[in-house]
Amino acid sequence: MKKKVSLKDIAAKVGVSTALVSYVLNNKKTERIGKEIAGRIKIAAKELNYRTNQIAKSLKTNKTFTIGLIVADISNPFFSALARIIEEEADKKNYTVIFGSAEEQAEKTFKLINAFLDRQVDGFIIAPAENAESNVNYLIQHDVPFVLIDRYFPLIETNWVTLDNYKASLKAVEHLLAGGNKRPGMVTYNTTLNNLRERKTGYENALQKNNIHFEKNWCKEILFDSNIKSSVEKAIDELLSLPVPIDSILFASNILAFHGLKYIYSKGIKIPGDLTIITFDEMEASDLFYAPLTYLEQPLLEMGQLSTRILLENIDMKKDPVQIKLDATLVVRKSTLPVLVK
Amino acid sequence: MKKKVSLKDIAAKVGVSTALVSYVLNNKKTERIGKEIAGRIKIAAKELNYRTNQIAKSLKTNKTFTIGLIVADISNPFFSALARIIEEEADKKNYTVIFGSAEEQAEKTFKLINAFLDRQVDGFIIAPAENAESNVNYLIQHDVPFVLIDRYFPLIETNWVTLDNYKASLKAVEHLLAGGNKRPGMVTYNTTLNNLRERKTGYENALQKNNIHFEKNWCKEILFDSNIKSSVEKAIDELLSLPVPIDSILFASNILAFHGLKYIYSKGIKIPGDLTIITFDEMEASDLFYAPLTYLEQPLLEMGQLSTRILLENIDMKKDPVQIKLDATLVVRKSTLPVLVK
DNA sequence: CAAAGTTGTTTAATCGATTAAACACATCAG
DNA sequence: CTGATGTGTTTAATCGATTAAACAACTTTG
Repeated sequence: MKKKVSLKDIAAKVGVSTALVSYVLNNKKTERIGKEIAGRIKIAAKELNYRTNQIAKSLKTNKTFTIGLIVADISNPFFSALARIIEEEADKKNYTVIFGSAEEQAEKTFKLINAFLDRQVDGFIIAPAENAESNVNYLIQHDVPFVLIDRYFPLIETNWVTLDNYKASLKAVEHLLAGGNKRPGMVTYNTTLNNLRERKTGYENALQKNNIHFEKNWCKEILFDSNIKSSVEKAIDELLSLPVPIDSILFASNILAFHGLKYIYSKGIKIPGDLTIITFDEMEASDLFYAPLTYLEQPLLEMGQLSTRILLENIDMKKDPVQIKLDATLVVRKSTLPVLVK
Repeated sequence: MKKKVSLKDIAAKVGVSTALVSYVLNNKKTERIGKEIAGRIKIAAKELNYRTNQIAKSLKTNKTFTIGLIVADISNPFFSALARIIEEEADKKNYTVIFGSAEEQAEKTFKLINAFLDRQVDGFIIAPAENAESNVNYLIQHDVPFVLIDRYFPLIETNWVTLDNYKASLKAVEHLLAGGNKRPGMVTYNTTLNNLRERKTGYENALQKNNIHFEKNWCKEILFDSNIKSSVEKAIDELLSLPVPIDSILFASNILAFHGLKYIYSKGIKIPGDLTIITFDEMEASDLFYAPLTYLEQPLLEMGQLSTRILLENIDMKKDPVQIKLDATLVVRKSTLPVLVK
């Protein structure tokens, strides 16, 4: 790679010290610096095509203008959409984003955190994996600015931005009930991640509130690392073969809904005629389906922008932890349209 | 942020010079260094939880172990899947990836290139936008290692990894013809990007080869920055209202196919009964559709890994340009099943 | 036993910036 | 005329590593 132009080169060309060049190019001490020479320095810098070496600057200033983004999987549409928003928002403030996929593993998260810290990132945005409490505490102990996104740990007091999953689930189930459904089931993941736990709690409380006797086997939990497809199929089979089968399903994620729908469709079951469906996360895919799905839309833009802004503010100056729950939007489409005869 | 432990701290604790600490921790000059003291240094480093400051190291060694990834839009599934693969592959060699979305604009690409160069990235992987030749030449002039991915410029001799789009299109059209179709149409973008031009050329040549008279209005080009949805709908309308309408369509991308399918379905046209469909890029979404789409699958893993490896090799030592065209896999599914009565 | 070679460690320059402090010179007030 | 003030610029330390070269203390060797 070609050797780059440094302050020294400009200084030599103009015949001044590097200090002066630095002051001029950074617009510091402007009141003291000679106008004529400042002009010559600026011209020389342009002529030589000077660009400041951020590495050198970072070493001296102890600031890299870089943030680390750690998500489970950057190729997951939910996270890649967030990544784009975060990068855009960071870019506005001249920050750069480095990223890594933690694959839902606390250990990999730890590895990434350290690799990024070695690179002196100014802070982190993290979608923490299950059991990643220790990672979060590690950051707190080292006084590193960070914001959790999508998920958080109730017992750890820190910044986070997440969906109000409880409320969203409640809203979804009440929508199902309002549509005349009497026995809503749920398909979710078996995990301690609080965002998913809250989706389940929301579901249960909605039933309670509406005086519907909750049957434990109305709610199926899929193991995270199982074969999702076959687990979902099994779950659906079970839900539909209950003595009194459920009449509607809330899916806790688009991936679950995807496999579920595929299977339901393959069995010739009609939506919303035979079964009413609602899911978390947008599912554009379902638009091709004969029944576009009603879904809980996450405010990704807000989520990404807020978390970035909170992080950057904390980088500038330590603040009290901010905790934000955003509301999902219920987008009603064909899959939950009340059917006249039921 | 807490002050970090430096070589100096270890040196002070053990009572030696920082040079010695550096040698020990980097396993250099091992033959000269006292075993006992080396042990004490290692222990002290562990006790103090030392981690090397990559910024300082980079300044001295002129190497950041960072690569810049510039794509049109990181939230586009094609690119986010690539991003994940690239990050994984880079991580294996201890490289970190910083990324930016250029939004198909050469100007934004230039901005990102410079921002990343300021950060002293060791090299780039870029999916160049239309008219980004100047950016590519800029990199060549500055002798910066880089690899183009997905797209390239025929007149610029440099590293690239892309799909063999010509061959893929050819394969697709011949598959259509083999299935008994007589008048294949195409929906693509109006762009000078060579990957899409080649898809069109492949389509045209396939027709020529098979002695099918090619009608200009069998191929519809959608403007990049138009309202994709309505443009696609208009294109489909035109293709189907020709004096002798086309009997099959090759879509040049999943986005085009998505909008196309939606519209075709809304008009009650049966696939593959009334119309045969094939598309570039996987379209998992279509699995929910009554006719899973036949598609040309891009070897993303190979593409991402190869481009990363080529880049890293070039970073280590300048090599002659490598140019790779990978084959697409034709995944035959329901949308192109020959229909008996036609 | 002196010169040469080994071994173990330190010195000091360097990467490319930033920035407090020093310096040289001009101007002004008393 | 002199000390104080102001103006324009340079000096030099610093950030945290790396690394060639120097050095000191031993050990060989002829």
